[in-house]
Amino acid sequence: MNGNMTVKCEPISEEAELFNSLVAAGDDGQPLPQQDLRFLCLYRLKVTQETVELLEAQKIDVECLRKMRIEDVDVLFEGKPLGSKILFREAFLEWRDEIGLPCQSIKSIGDRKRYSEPSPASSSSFDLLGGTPLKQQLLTSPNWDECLPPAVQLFGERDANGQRDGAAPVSYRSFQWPMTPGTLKDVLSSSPIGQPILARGCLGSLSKSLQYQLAAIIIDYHMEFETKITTPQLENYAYCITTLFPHENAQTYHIPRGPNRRNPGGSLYSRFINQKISKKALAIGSTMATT
DNA sequence: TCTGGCTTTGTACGTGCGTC
DNA sequence: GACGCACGTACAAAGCCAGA
Repeated sequence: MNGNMTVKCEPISEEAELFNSLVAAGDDGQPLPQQDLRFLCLYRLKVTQETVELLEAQKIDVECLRKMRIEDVDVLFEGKPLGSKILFREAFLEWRDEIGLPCQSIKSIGDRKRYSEPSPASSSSFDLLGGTPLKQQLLTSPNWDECLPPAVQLFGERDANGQRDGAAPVSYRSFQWPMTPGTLKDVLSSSPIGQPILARGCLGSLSKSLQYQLAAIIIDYHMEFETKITTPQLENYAYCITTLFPHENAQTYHIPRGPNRRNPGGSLYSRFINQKISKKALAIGSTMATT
């Protein structure tokens, strides 16, 4: 997800010990908030003293860092050297992933909110179970395994409790790679967007909008691990989908190249291309904003 | 040279929002 | 409520480029 540039910020053992001893050094046995921030920044994120001072000047403590959005990083480093910003951003994103609070942009939260809170006009895909609102059914009977093919039930590698809180953003990095039908099931059940897809997929073919959302989730998952996508990977995703959802047609998601088709087709490849374009535009935008 | 992946470009469609 | 506009997304195709 962070491209090829990975900032390794795991403390070596001596530093980890120092970190632990310093954190435990408060007068009342509890670390002071400002100390927390300094220790986190210097020994965990390994950013510069100037960056720590920048954070302190903005009254940002550890709690703020836990809630910080990626847009806030841009604001924080406005007018500052780009290098410090890059180092902080990469270490910050990695830290947030590790503590289970992956950093999101306000925009992406807005997008997901739009998906998970459909307007009445667009609620057709959420009201497919005999007139009962699907969202309500999800709350009352979320036992996906009961309606999945037996072969898929065997794949349950992960206890999904704790990933179904609905509000917490999903870090796909914690899932198995490469994807299997079981992984796909876990990914979907851990996501408020994926749960309606699982529920609907049990009963029959997915609506157009749910198919698009399914493709979006899979591509998000893919792009957390790799920036490129290959034909075998696309075929694997289509296989996972059709294994998990027997009512689905693989051609909806992946159409291989052929004599009459120069490029792959289907919603997966399409979504991948559009996501790459979006990310590129976002990168160009943030670069221009810092210059 | 061929193949596969990526970029760019264009079209179509759906949705949200403001205006009348 | 109808309409127009802006925007996002899906999809297809041409062309470019790197590696085998």
